[in-house]
Amino acid sequence: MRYWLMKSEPSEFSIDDLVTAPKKSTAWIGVRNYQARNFMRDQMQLGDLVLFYHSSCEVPGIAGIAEVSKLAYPDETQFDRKSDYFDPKATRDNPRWVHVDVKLVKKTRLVPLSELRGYPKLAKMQLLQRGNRLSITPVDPAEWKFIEGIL
DNA sequence: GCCAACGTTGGC
DNA sequence: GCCAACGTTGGC
Repeated sequence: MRYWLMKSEPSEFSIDDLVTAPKKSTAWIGVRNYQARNFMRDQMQLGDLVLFYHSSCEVPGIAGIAEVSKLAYPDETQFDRKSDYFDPKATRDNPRWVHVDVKLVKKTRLVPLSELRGYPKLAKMQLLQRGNRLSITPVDPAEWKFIEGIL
């Protein structure tokens, strides 16, 4: 059982979209970064908990909690020529991109990035490290516990 | 819109 | 395998 943080641009898919989604679940399609893919493919287990993070928006920050509801499987958009996520090097026999599904646990208050930066206990959080761009990062259990406490 | 930081690509 | 050029991310 692990903890994760997953970024989404709310203009693409927000916590409210997850709240209103069928079965309150969504396929986490569109990841095109190997490290992030490998986390999903190799490490995510059913029931792993996820901080749902809003990025590239007015107030970036944690917006809710979700859980992994389906193990990694091929991302259909890599085969779709019309998709922004199309990858000409991917084949059905040898898919390059996979993703998990996540399901809402709860929407929380929006915890801004600026607030997170103020907590010494989170100083080592991967999200807060300089230059971090990775859209999926592991969250330390102690960090998770602390964040739960401030929601 | 700017730009720092990072990842990927491709020539050699 | 190196590394310059380029593209992307994401906070501000």
